Amino acid sequence: MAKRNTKELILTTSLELFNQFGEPHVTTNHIADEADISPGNLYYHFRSKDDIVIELFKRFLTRFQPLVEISDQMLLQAEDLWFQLHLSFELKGEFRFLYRNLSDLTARIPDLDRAMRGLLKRERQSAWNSLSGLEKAGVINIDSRQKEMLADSILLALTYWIPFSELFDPNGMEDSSAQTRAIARVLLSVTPHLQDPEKTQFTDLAYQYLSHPA
Amino acid sequence: MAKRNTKELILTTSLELFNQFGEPHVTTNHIADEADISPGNLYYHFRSKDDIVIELFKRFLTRFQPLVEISDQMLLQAEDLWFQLHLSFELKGEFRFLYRNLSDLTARIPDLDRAMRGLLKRERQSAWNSLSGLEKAGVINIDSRQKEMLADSILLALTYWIPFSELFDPNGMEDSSAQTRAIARVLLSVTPHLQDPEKTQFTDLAYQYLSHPA
DNA sequence: GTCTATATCTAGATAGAC
DNA sequence: GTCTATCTAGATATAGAC
Repeated sequence: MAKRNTKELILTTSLELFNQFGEPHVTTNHIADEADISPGNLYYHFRSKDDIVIELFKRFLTRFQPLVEISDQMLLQAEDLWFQLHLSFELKGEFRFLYRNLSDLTARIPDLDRAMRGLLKRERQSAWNSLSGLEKAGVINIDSRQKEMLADSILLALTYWIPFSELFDPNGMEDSSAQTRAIARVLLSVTPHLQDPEKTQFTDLAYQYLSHPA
Repeated sequence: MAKRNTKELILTTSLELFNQFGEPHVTTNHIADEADISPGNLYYHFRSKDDIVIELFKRFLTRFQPLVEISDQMLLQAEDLWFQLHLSFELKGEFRFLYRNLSDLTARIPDLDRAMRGLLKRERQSAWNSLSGLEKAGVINIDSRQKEMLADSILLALTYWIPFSELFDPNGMEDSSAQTRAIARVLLSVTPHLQDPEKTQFTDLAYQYLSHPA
């Protein structure tokens, strides 16, 4: 019991510090200090700093996995799409340090690189599936190349909205406006391809949340 | 003359290494070694490693500046837009290390942070101007909120296409296909808002380049 | 499991001769 | 301007007592 507590403590402390200061600027001493344990104790529970990052990533992955298992029949309503994006963005925000230094982390940690690439692949697939669903429902009108490029655009926005938002408002991830704007951007990248009445529905929903963030 | 040569040598060597290995993984010793000079000599020409980064960024900025001075009357033809994007993406590719570790660099180097934020602001403005131009020409049909969100989406793509491309193909910045796809993504995010015949013109151009990269 | 003390290593940066 | 030699700081990680 006590065993688990310290390990958890290290993880939650690390996550907080990584998110706040950026993973490269947080040292193991810093973590130990903040968690009120000794550096030696930290290394009793984790082999290395990278190990902490990997463990945090695993936690993220476990919770994120269900959110990217999207068939082509799940997200046909604007509200469903919004809600799914909301859940996924919320979770990414909780682990935002991962997305702030993505290139660096993947370059440094091969395990993370593999896992992240797999995740991105599945995320792209789920974006593609969502578009397919709208297509089958006769709601969207789009040729296959455009569909692929759109899925890529969505994936890009899904992957980099966090550092992008922080560029303009470094501490802005605390409130939810950055998140809301990011979701709206994704939705509004799809709406131009839609037919009415769905086009208006999706657009209005995006505007509604932009005005009154959930 | 000899003075200038060594300084330039350090800069070009640094740029190459930064682009290849990522700025955080390149040490000053590494640079000196590759440039066949001593570490001490490097520090005769530059106060610090950050100084090298800043100088490289200045060079980038000097060349990039003209490319973001875009009025609302400049880019009305698909070819013009494509060409402008091509020049700008090409240059960013030359200095891609800046865009790979953006969050880190701006967090570490206040001067770079300020300059980069200014640049992004102007880039967003120029995206907005381009859309305004199309609007005045009666080619695009878009309300003002959607226009703002679209400008943001474009800016996001303009800023993160490099690390995004590298996620899928780590050494893929050598050939131009990543760049071509990135430009096509931007163009194709605008086309759904266009009226024919421009809609078809823009779309066809994007597809054409995707099939036969310039 | 936890601590203190310390080893190791590396990177950035400086001093002083030539 | 350039070199060799070296300093310093800070970070990861380990050893060994409790």
